[in-house]
Order: sequence, then C-alpha cells, then structure tokens
Amino acid sequence: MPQMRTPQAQLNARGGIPDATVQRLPMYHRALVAMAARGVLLVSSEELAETTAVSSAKLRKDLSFLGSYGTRGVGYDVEFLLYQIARALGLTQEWPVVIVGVGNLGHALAGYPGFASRGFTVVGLFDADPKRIGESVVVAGTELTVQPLSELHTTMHETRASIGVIATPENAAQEVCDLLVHHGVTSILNFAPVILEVPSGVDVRRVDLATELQILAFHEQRKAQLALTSTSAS
Amino acid sequence: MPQMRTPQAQLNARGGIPDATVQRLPMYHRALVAMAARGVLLVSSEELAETTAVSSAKLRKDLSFLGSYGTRGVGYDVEFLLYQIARALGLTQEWPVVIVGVGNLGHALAGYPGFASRGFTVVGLFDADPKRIGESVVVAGTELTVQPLSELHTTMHETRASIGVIATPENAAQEVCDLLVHHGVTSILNFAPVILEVPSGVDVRRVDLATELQILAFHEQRKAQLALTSTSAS
DNA sequence: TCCCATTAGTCACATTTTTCACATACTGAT
DNA sequence: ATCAGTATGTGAAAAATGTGACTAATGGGA
Repeated sequence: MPQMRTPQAQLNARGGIPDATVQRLPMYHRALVAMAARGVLLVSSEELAETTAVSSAKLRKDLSFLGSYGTRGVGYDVEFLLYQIARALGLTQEWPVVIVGVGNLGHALAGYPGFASRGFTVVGLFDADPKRIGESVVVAGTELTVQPLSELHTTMHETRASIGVIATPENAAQEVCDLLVHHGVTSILNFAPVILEVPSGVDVRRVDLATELQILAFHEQRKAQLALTSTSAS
Repeated sequence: MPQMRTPQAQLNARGGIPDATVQRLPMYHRALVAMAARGVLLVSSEELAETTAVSSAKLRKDLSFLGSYGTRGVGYDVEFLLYQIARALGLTQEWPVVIVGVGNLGHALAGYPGFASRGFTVVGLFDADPKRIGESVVVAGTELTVQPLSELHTTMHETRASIGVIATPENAAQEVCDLLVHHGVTSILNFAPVILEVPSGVDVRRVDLATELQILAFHEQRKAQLALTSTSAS
C-alpha cells in the first residue's frame, strides 16, 4: 500500500467529509424524514435538491462523500439514504444534552420537538437564578426540574453528556462554558452573543439572532440601493 | 499555461462585498461596540482579530472591502470603524420588524435586547392562536399587543416593515411566509424547520436549532472515532 | 530631521467549494 | 439480447475563500 502522496482529494484534507457538506446533511435528513412519513419510497437527486433548495449536482456530490448509495437510472431509496445520512451524522445513537439558562429561549429549546425526534435527549436543565430552580418543565413528555449549577456534576457523572447548550445572558456565558468543559462537555451550542474561549478539542457553534437580522439588513439595504440606481439609470 | 488575464477580482463578481465577509461583519460590529463601551479608542487588527476568533489577515482583508479606514502603524479608530461597519450593514437606519408566532421562541425574540440596540424595532407581534391574541408583551420598554394575522396589513401599511421573523410551528410557516411576502416583506428570518418557497428578490435566512445540534453531533462522533483509532494504533 | 518600530493594505498563492459535463450503470420494453 | 431512456457518480474547470508574506504609511523618539 503506497503512501498516498496527498491525493489532493476532493475529500477534505483531514480525510473526512467536507465541512460545507456536513452543514447541509441535516437539511437532507429532514427532507427525507418528511418524505418517508409521506410514504415516498424513491427519490431522485433532482427532487431532493429542489425540496432542499440546492443544485442537484451539489446534492449528488454531497451524497457521494457518504458512499455510493443511489442506483443509476433510478434514484435513492428513501429509507436507506435516510439511514446512511443519520449514521454519518451520528444520529443513530442517543445524545444526552444539558441546557443551561432556562429563560424564554431555554424554554423554547427544551420544548423543541425536533430534538427528541433526532436522537437528542435533554437530561438536565440548569439555571443560576434561585427563582427558577425547582421549576418543572415538560421536555418530550417527561418532566424535568430546573437545577442549580452546583448540581451539574451529578448529572454529568450520571449521563456522561458531551453536548451542552448555553442559553444564558451574555455575561454568564463564559463562566458557564468553563464549567461545562470542566465537567466533560466537548461540544457547545452557544446562543449568547459572545465568542467563547475553549480548550482545543472542544467544538463551539454560535447562533446569534441579531447577527442573522444584520445580515438580512445588509441585503435589504443592497436591494434598496439597487432599486435607486436602476431608476436613475437610463 | 493558464489564461493569465482574468482579473479575478477579489471583490465579489457582483461587485459587492463577499458573502463570507458580510457574515463576519456583525461579529466585528459587536466586538467594537463592547470596546467602545469600555472606552477603548484604538484597536489593532491583531487585537480585534483575537476577540472575534479570526486571523488578523482575514480581518484586514474583510475590512479592506469596506474601504481604507485604518491608519498604518497605528490601528483603527474604534468609533470610526464602528460607524463604517454599521453603515455597510445598514444599521444606521431603523428597521421595523414584525414577528409572527409568539410562543416561547417568539417571546424570546421579542425580548432580545440585541435587537433594539442595533436598529431593529419590533413593530408588530402576530399569532394565529386566538388564546394568545390580546396578550401584552414588553418589547424594548414599551408594550405591544399580540394581534391576529388579519391585522397584519394594517401594521404593514403603517410601518412599511420589510423584515419579518417567522417563529411559528412548522406547518404554518409557508402560509405565514406567503402572507408576509404578499404584504411587502422582502427579508425573512425563518425559525421553522422548513425550506420556504419565495419569489425571487426575497431573501430568507433559516435558523434551525436541530441542525446546529446535528452538526455538533457529527463532530462529536468524529472525535469519538478518532480516540478509538488512536488507542488501537501503535 | 531622520530613523525605527509598528501596523494597515495588498498581492500571490493555497485551499475549499461549486459547477459543469459526461461516462457509467441500471430498468424496462421490444 | 439489445436498445432507449434515465439518473447516479465523478473528474476537471471555475469560483470563492483563506493564508502568508511583503510593501508602504505613520508616529514617536533620538
């Protein structure tokens, strides 16, 4: 077996699935779940691409990174492709998740039906505010009690959760993050508008509501300017 | 010998600011706001890059698309750069925003302090559920009443809002979207896990909580596999 | 005044992502 | 069996994005 001199693979240099592809897989997954629920058995790249708003070429290339799971001249078996994507994403196992910060956003997250149905189980709700501790929240049919952060280590010890969600106010986020990492969390979904400092090996994804609006505002402004110049032009 | 010509502008083919840059501008903006609040007058690309977790070269390149607003050997004037970024993003004007769907997520959005402070004013809260209509929600200090969707046209007529936020359940999203577009909304922030169909000229940004978790799960799984192979390898 | 340390702006190159086009493989009908 | 029709998988080109190194200002101090 020759040393494979940097084959300049279309595969990510690190040997894995390209980042851009990974970011789209959940979309395909969701679309396929919907199709499977409707009883669709077979889907072409063209159809799936249309429902997920990507080009069919991109879709096929994305799927080809997972393997060769389609049939030429026919299309993809919905159930089979669904399973393969789920496996690639790691959705065939249960992921225990802890949520810190149980304000409006935390509640919304806890109650989000898309979690439970995709292998994510909320195993702990934590808050620093004494007024919120003890509150009962219904998560995926069962009741969970909001706990103080001092109880985090117990839950972490029992469930070995590796994913944490931060839905706290801005100023508490870094502290909470440190605590989570200290107790073994290695993936963090951060809703606080802060860049978290984490040791290498810990992944952070940030979702910032204001950022999204600002990007929209940019495009909105561009459209407005475009409209102006096109009317003033001959 | 490749076609040496092709000026291959580093500027986006469409003549504007590259997409990737636009997506980072809000981050710079936020970091600068924080610095300005702390009384910082001057910042180097190195410092700003560090607080926003990008490389300084990337930062300088990003900023260079806006213009030449730094001083060599010195750095960037915080207030001035802040203004320039705000202008580029369109944050120097007020953007009226309507929110449809006032569940937990809608509440969280309405109460999000980052909106008001960045030129976004929530001018309407709408919901289809009769039980929610009439409810008072405090948004940025003032009270807003949740209205039925039938009142959307009034608000749209009075405020000419061009940005809409969809925080409804999945099944209502497309219908609400159509309604918004029909009343003149041209930018939509969609929290429902659906790909919205919109006429060309309308921008949609989707934020999907489950998607973010799935991407984390993927990386988490990869880390787990890596740990396995590295222990089994020599 | 001149020199030096400093730091923005930019150029050329590397990497990643997207797009295009087509060879390949499969089904069903004749 | 063969052919026509269809739709996947993929290699190569093109576009977009990121990186490192260099150039050119700038301000402060000797």
